[in-house]
Amino acid sequence: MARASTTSDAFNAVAEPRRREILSYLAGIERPVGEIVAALGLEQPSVSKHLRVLREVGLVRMRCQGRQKLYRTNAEAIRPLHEWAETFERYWQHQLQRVKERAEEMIRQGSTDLNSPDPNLKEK
Amino acid sequence: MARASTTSDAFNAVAEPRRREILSYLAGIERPVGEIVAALGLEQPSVSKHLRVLREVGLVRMRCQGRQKLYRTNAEAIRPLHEWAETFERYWQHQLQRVKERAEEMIRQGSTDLNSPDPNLKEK
DNA sequence: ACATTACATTCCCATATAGGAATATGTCAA
DNA sequence: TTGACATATTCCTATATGGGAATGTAATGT
Repeated sequence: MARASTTSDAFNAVAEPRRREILSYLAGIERPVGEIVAALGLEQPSVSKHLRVLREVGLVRMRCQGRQKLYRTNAEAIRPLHEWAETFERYWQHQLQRVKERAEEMIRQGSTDLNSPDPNLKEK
Repeated sequence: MARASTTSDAFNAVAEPRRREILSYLAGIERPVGEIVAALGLEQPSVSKHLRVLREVGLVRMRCQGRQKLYRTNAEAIRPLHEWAETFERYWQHQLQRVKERAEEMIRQGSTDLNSPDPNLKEK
């Protein structure tokens, strides 16, 4: 099986950096496609394609106005993501506590280099 | 260009539902691969591959113990996701406010069906 | 009717999966 | 050493991209 479709859920849709930029740009405001293109410096077809994905998962809403289509971010659709991440909040707070304690311990001993990236992972 | 690598960042890594399950399972606890396999009912090679991805983006940490490898979630790496989503919090609160107001308005008029999915999107 | 504007869609292609099967690697025990 | 156990990696394949180029379509102005 291949990777899940970008339109399968919000998690897959926001994995693309450009789509995150679009969502940020359209947060709280309503803008026609042309302005998104101009503001983000992307190709128009590219923007249209990203908007299609975002619309299919409900991350943006669209409204027609003459020949323009006005888009805006539907922030509600981002909540599930926020809530999922939030379930880990208590854990990173514990970790911070431990890191702090280790740091104090190391300072007491004159050592250094806390929290280095995984050394077991062969590079590349 | 194809889709970005799953190992390019946390956003891409957590797009896969099984990897989210693994992260939830390993939150706060440290477990060998075999237990993850048993708990989640996945194939062992599949779990190893997902763990590799998670490890490359720093979402899990690993420690060897005899012939076992103990993994645990590195909650710190989930924070960027949480913070990104959080930037939209004020917007979904505004939306909720509007929805509420509309609901009250409709009740006053006897109408129904608020917040239906995008009707302009041709189905499949 | 015709040209123009504003978007959307289609076609092509290099690339990256995720799962299944098979195999490799590393560690401990007898 | 040999075998069993715990994981990791490789090979294979169907599928889904995202970008670029070209084209389609709907609404507006003259």
